[in-house]
Amino acid sequence: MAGTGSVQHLSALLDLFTDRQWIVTIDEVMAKLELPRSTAYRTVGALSRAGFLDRVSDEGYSLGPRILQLYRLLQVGDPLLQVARPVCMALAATAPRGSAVLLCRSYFDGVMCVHQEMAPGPQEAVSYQVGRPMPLYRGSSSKTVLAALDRPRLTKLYDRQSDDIRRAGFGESREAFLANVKAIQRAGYCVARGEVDKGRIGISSPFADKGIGLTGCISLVLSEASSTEEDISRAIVQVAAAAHDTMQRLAVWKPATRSSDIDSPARPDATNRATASGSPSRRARSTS
Amino acid sequence: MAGTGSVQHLSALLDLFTDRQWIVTIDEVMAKLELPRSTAYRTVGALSRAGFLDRVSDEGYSLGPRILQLYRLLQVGDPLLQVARPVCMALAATAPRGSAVLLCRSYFDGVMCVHQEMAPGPQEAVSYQVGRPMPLYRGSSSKTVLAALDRPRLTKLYDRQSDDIRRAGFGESREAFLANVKAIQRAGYCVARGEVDKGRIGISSPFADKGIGLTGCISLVLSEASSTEEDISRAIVQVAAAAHDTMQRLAVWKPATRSSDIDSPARPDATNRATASGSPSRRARSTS
DNA sequence: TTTTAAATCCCAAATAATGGGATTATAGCA
DNA sequence: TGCTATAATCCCATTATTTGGGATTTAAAA
Repeated sequence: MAGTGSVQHLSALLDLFTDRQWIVTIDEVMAKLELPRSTAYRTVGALSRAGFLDRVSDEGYSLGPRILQLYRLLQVGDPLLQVARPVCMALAATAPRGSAVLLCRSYFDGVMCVHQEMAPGPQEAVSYQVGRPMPLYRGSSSKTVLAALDRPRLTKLYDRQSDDIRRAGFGESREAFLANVKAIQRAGYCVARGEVDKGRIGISSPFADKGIGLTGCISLVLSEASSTEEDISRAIVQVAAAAHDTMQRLAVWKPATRSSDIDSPARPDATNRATASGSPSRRARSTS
Repeated sequence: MAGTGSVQHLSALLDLFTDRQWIVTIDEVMAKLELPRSTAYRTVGALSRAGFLDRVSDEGYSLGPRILQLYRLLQVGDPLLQVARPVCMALAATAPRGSAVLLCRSYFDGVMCVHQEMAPGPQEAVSYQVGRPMPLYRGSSSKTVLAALDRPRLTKLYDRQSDDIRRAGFGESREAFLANVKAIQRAGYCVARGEVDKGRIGISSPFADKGIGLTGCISLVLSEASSTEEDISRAIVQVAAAAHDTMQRLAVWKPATRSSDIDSPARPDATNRATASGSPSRRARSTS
């Protein structure tokens, strides 16, 4: 009914949210996106009505419920997650105490962890978190996924990011870079010590599915202090088996087998949302 | 650089994804949004470049990595989650085996679970899932949150959804509705049996924070078969205590105390993304 | 009540999205 | 290798939409 704004604004606005900033004010939107006040209000209002933003009383806007909703749809729909979750759980069950199992996949020029399973025992945080974009050439997960990309992508990637790759010590020249990649491809796994978190070892093995055009890996993150070389050798075998298992399950995955939702609960439609308090409330207290 | 599309399209397009449909084709976009082919391609392309959609080889598009990324930002940023997660964990630790702890909050005309913590023991799925929009008047969580809303919102809500409310048996008239609400307000908790999942009991207690304008509840979901009345009584006390605890912690929450992220990993910017394979690849195989 | 600042509303000007069709790229096939 | 069918992209005049400056309304504080 009402006018809205462009996807560019949407994207730029959501980019304002970072690890450090979880709340965004109208003034920040105006400043960062170089928008006049009225447009800023309108854009923010449209995004609120669509559920991407949520008003935090006087202070500004935070990310909204729509994010959670879409996240759930991704979780229940993505065949990779459907297929690989049980594999990860099984791996976590037999993994050393305190370790973590990661399911990662490539996205654009990066890798992202899409699922994490903690082994029993005291848990230490892994900074390779679900939803956190990571570069393609640091950490065992990244390197493994990188090595699974096809040749044209690799050369393109090197051209684009040669500086960063050099700085990360993953190849001084294109040849060195491709050699490193090839080594991982040959081995079928990758072990990295302390590249992401100090004192932790990452062990990864790749999988790929041409059917849904997907490249990823399964990783096990161990504590460096409490792991013997034997632990690591055993872990490599387990991780490789898990990745292999995942690939096979993906290949035979039937989209028909979908979880029927018991009965579809209320999904407030656009009309309802518009009438609700989606638009900014009056009067923000100026704390200054 | 390139043209994009409107937020309405974005929202409408993302609405095509449901529990049953996790993949969307260009033809569906054309049909459902009544868009010509060129515009459909452009919109989908823009959303892919922004990371909201992800191409699934020949088959179409699925939800993209941006969703996961935003989900994470919501998780690490939201003070409610920061504050209530440990409370939920503590509650789950002492809760009966197989039960689940839910953290819910109100959004528009619905309630949404924003966090779930499983008690140890064999776990049965709860259909009150994280990110799933639920109506405001079915289940203990919903009713509890509903009861915590202010009067004007309640009357507005009834006007808008009186039919649904009647059908759910939560009030034949406005007076009956308000009486039901008041009863929950007085008690300070709500118990519901089998309203969401057959054979399960929900026990909820509300919290609110005027500071960030937030209304929600903490719930415990028990199995009806293995719970005595005494279990339930004890659970009510525990849940109420947890909710109270949450409210107090929220009140003293200092936004200054933020988790400093170790070192910001690569976040592919718009330019990089545009050069990557964000745009649709050629030739989708027609299975027909 | 008055004051102050935020949020919304309004509308002409300007910009950016639109969409029909032509064009190019792709995969399958002979 | 060339040919065909179809998907994906490109082009550009038309048109509908956003835009933004300022006036107006609303709400909280003084």
